[in-house]
Amino acid sequence: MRTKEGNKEKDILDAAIKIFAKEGFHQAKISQIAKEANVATGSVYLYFKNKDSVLIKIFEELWQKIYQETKVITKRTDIDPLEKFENMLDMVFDLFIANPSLAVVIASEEHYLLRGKKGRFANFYESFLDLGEEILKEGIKKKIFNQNLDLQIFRNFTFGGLRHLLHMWANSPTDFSLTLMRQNVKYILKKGILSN
Amino acid sequence: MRTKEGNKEKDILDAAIKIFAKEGFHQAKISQIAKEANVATGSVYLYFKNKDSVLIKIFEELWQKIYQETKVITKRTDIDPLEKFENMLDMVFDLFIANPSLAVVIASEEHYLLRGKKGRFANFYESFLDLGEEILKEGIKKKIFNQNLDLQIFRNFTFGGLRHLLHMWANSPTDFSLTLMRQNVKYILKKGILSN
DNA sequence: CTTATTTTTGAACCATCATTCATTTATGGT
DNA sequence: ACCATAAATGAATGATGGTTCAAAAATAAG
Repeated sequence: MRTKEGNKEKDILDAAIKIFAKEGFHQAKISQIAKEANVATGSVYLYFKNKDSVLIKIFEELWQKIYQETKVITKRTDIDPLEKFENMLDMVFDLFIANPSLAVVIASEEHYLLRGKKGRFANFYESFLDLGEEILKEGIKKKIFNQNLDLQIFRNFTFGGLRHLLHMWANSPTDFSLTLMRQNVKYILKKGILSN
Repeated sequence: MRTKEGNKEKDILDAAIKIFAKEGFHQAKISQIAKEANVATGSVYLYFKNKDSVLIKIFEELWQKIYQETKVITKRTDIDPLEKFENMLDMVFDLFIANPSLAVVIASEEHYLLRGKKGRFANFYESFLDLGEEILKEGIKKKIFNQNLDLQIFRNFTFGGLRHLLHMWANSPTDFSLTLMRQNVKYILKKGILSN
């Protein structure tokens, strides 16, 4: 018998994030990822069905994490909807700050994944969006947020804006101060959703 | 001698926009585009150097158009910066509304093009962003817009948000009323940038 | 140490298109 | 009509890179 050494699946995923970020999914080569992960090309196929499913796994793990953390925030009763909303933004920011390459991959390849309905990942993603919507609804109910806000539109606009900013930042961290970015986004959005 | 009949270059570009939107750039096949354009596969290479340059041409033409229209708006002296800003938003909205497939292509493939610096298209794109920035600067100077606004951040956030919304809309026009979308975006942004 | 079993390897395979080019077709001038 | 030239064709070519798999290596059990 022989047992698996180390955590090759994680090594491959980490390498894939790095390479996908640098080359883009379609330009990235499996052999390149394998090299970065210090495994043989064929080994990738011991852990993943094919190239697509490597990307899908990256998305799944991220959105699951975001979803779970958002769930905790949503349930809190000690803070108001605005604070929940800010916490959520902070959480997402922090996550991508901790892993810029991941930010690039998510920002760049989401379209491809959503297009092909390859997205079992879509479960957590949709759930996360729903939680965000819940927070906004609560705020509207409590008259903290603007009554005319269309939730679908707001959430999509915000999401797209954030994604693009993170992508810019991840590609040239020096051009943007993330702190300033966070401040500005919060400011723009708050002034846009507050009723007074 | 023989002269070119019709406008095959335009036929190919239109077909490409349609196919790129439906399949995504990397999945789209030249033969498929040729078929859609009613030309032979090889004919595509009479008008374009390669697959990439078809995509680049699509971007070039769009951003040139947007840039030129923005330039007209910028120069006007009869309206204030806020109105200029709104006009600019309207213009971009109108353009994509008139051609949803184009919206999808732009939204989906921009990352790919920007990554590879394949972007001679970037000239008009950058110029457009600069014009937008000019409008904002003017508004800040005239104390119509918030003094603490970071232009880079604001423009990137707005751009990303709009792009994502248009992409959603282009993929399922029935889920979103564009009119409502336009209203909401203007509202969110205005409340975010107005100083009072 | 030997054997059985599982993991790992990486070179070879092969499907997929982008691209080419020899051939055909159309046009305009004479 | 005929020729010269340019435009158009689409089957053949060739490169690329995802995927496979026979062989090798590592480990545990006896």
